[in-house]
Amino acid sequence: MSSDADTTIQSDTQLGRCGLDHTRAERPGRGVIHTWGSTLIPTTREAPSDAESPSHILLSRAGYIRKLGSGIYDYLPLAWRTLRRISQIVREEMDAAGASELNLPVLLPIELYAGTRRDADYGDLLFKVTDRKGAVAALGPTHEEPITELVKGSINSYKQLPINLYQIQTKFRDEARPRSGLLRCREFIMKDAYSFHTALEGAGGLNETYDKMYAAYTNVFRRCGLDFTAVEAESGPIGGSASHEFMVNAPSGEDTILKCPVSGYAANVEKCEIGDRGLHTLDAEPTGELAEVHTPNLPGIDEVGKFMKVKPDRMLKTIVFAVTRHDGSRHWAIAVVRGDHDVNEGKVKIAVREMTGDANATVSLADEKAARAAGFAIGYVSPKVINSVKGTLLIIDHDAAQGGFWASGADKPDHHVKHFNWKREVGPILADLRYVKVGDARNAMAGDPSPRATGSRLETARGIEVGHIFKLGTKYSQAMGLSVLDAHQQSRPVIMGCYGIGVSRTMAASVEQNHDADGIVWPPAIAPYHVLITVLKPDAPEHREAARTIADRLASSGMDVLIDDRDERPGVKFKDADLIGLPVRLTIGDKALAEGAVEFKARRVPGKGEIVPLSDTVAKCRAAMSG
RNA sequence: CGGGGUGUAGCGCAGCUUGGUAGCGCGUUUGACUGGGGGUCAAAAGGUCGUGGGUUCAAAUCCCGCCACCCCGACCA
Repeated sequence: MSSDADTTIQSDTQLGRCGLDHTRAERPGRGVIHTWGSTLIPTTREAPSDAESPSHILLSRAGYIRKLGSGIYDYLPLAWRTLRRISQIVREEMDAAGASELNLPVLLPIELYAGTRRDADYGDLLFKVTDRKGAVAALGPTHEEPITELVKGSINSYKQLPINLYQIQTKFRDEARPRSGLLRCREFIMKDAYSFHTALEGAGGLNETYDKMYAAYTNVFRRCGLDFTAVEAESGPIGGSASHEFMVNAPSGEDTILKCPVSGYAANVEKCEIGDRGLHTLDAEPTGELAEVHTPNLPGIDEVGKFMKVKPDRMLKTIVFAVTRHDGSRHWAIAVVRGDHDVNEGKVKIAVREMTGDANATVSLADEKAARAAGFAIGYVSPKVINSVKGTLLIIDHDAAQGGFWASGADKPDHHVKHFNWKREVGPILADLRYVKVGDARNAMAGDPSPRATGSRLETARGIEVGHIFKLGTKYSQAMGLSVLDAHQQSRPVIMGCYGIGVSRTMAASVEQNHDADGIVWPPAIAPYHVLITVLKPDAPEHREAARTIADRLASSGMDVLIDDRDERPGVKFKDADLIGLPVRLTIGDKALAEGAVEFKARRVPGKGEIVPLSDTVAKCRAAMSG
């Protein structure tokens, strides 16, 4: 099949900087017809040795991506077509939700970050370049600063709000450890949107746009054909007050999410609340004499437990945090959880803020040296230390605020104690609500009581984060001086939201979720082509002609077609067909052709294909696209 | 950033211990046979052995520095 077989002229122009924008000069509703021989699909039998995750292996083997450096990948023609499809779906849903597309620079002068201090918050994660004059610029990881700067200079009145602006472009993050191919890259494609409001509630408020974005994201991932879960999330270092993550469900996912099967509540580990765990029994009687045990050179709670013959769920884990109040004053807080549980820093922060009444208090894991100097035997701390280090707050997780046998640190190096008793060891301060609080201080786990349905238990699942929406509040507008006059001529800081979708990650996540032993299985909506026509004898005129005729009909019907016109053995073509994963394969061979038919095979259906008359193939293919 | 590991042909690997003409499989090219699930035979092209230095008559191999990449952990809008 020669290249003049392409009857459709395709003019895809990459506009803008690293943007994905493109225009298609093809007839509306008509698909394209490309031939394998005239594009670049370098499939391989073996994957590069550094590829481990399914998406990395399959996208590499199937000729979609190629690694150029650590966390940097070429997008070959098939990948680019899929990325364009995902982008187009994103674009349509964003536009439908009232957002406007623009394109901001990737190269951002570091001075932009001066007000928000995010260069420090981001730290080494921010890619930096130095120009010939020695000026430093960041390669944009997200665009809160430049978009705020833009809006600040162009919007002055509440009448111009709300507005929601988005872009689709290449982003940069200097990841400490890029991994899993496209799932964690240093250079990746992302859609980021930012909305601006004068109010939280009501028409035109942030909440309204946030809900629209939630709906738009749901549409995007549903249209992409992905099985996903929207979970409640912590907003992280980006700041803000509320957020949801959209997770593609896949067992190979890096993130753990928790779901309540009864109420539908879903959240990530950092955020997930835990239901009622019953009354605490801090005043229970001792189980025995306090006994000190010498426990040298035991690095973790598991090792200590083994050595003392105590199970982790009977040990108290005490973690020291440094607290800085809004007025700059500093003190300590310790969080106590059961040995088999993990402390949740976000929950500790919430508890500290409640106890101090300081909504701006910051809480971070204590610096070891400073904590030791203050009197904490790091690694061997017990709750009773609050009596010796004055002013220390004590947050006890519900599951640790119980009577019975406990082992704990002994507040001196290399020693633990058995028969720790809350009332006896900590004393009267336990009842002082200014210093002691019993609450939720740990990560949720499978089997924990649901916070939304009595009697229901949380379940865990793995996911890949592909979308994240935040309520930012006024963090950036205040830091950068973005305000507008309201109807009463009062200057008001603008309230912001931001909304991201990892476009290249979505492609990889789809492969993680949709593949089998033979290769990729694309959802039709984001497959690079809809139909692969495998021509068994490309030299035979009648085979070529049949392929051409069917391809034309499919294209007229709006489907994109790839014709495998290579002079390869059938086995090679079938293997490659499975590998690249197009939803439908039509095989042109002698047997079927003699009956005026072709062989139809849906990629997702195992087994042999079926013989379909030429006249029915278009309808058959169309049906497969919606399945 | 801590720990471990790897750099030899487009891809996957051997050779290094014990220094002496750089090899294998896949892929690629040519020809013949073949033709419905990665074919057979024959011939061929393709590598400054990551890089800089050192030891040596001689270094892919031994020594030192550097760089790149991977894995585990820390970290992760």
